[in-house]
Amino acid sequence: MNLSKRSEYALRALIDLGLAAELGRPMLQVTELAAKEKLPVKFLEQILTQLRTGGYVETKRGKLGGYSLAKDASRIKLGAVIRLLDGPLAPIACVSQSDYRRCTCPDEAHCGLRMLMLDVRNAIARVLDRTTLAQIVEITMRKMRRDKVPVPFARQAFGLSDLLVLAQRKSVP
Amino acid sequence: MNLSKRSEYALRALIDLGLAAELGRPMLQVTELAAKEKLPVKFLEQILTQLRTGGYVETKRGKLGGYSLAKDASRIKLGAVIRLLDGPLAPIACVSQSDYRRCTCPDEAHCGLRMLMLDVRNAIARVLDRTTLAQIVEITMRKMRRDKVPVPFARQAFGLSDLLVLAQRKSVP
DNA sequence: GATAAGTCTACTATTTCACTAGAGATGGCA
DNA sequence: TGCCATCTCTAGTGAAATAGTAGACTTATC
Repeated sequence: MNLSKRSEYALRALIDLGLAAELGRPMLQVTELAAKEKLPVKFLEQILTQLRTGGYVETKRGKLGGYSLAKDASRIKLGAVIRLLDGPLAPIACVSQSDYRRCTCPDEAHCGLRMLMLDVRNAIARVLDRTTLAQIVEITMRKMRRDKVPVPFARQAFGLSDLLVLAQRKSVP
Repeated sequence: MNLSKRSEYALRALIDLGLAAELGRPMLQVTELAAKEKLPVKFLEQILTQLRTGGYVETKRGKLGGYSLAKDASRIKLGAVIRLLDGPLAPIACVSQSDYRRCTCPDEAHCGLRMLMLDVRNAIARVLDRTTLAQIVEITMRKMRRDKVPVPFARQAFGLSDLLVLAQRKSVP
């Protein structure tokens, strides 16, 4: 019932991206993400590229480039992200909704294992297909603020450029 | 989020053993189990040995030997079986109840990924730690009878020895 | 055009998985 | 007692997945 490192890192990166976006820093570089989460840079790059092809992040190349969320965090379902990277959520293929495969048992309709695993699959999917990146980001920020923990990617001081960014964000919600 | 073949075969074998016991055949041989589920015999043997050391099945060696459930099916929790064979149910180690390990994130209390995966772990455990082998066996049998599907391990005809077995089972419930 | 970013493709070490093989122990029965 | 069917223990193995590394290439900014 393992989540791969691939998916784990992908989710961490997305959460960071969401957090940063909330705090007025919509774009982050791989090196920043890798440093924050202590992940191998090149591996994370691969994962981010995969997230791009999946439509979850956008990239800007060249100097001042980086990664940002390609769509609103409230429209990113975590289950879909895991499916993209790890394949089906289902513990066995014969109860997968997204990638069903027949198993070896002679009679699926009367297979006890299948009934059980269908319950498990549904339990997993109920969590992962309902919670959005936005929810995770919001809960994380709330907890950090409540516990007075320094929020990552937040700028210490505000300069003119920050104010301009904030103004823009407000005018285009 | 995969269930290993090991666990899959273990659960199939336990379900068969439970089914057979319900039908008055408390003991089955590896070859029978392997034939019914079309599993490799030697691999299944290893798994059954593991189930024995875990206290789920009992064995009898020699001629007329075989495997039987070591305790009442209603006392066998499927989650515990999977933990024995595959390790923790949790998708990542830092949310495991049975085998917790710290992960790389600097602050677990404010880790969004962890909150999410804790929900997933709990969803999985809620299913697997609550349902017993007896429940699966019962549902399977009910469905088979309802749909008039021949129940496995049921004897075609009754002879004297069968009646004696049934009589014994009734007198010692 | 130098530099700093992401992109693409290939490679690789390690581990896990799903078995296979075979000698050994044990129990029932003739 | 000896035979044979059964479980047991230990070792080995091929394939696949996992978790990266490496490096040449493209693109954008200054």
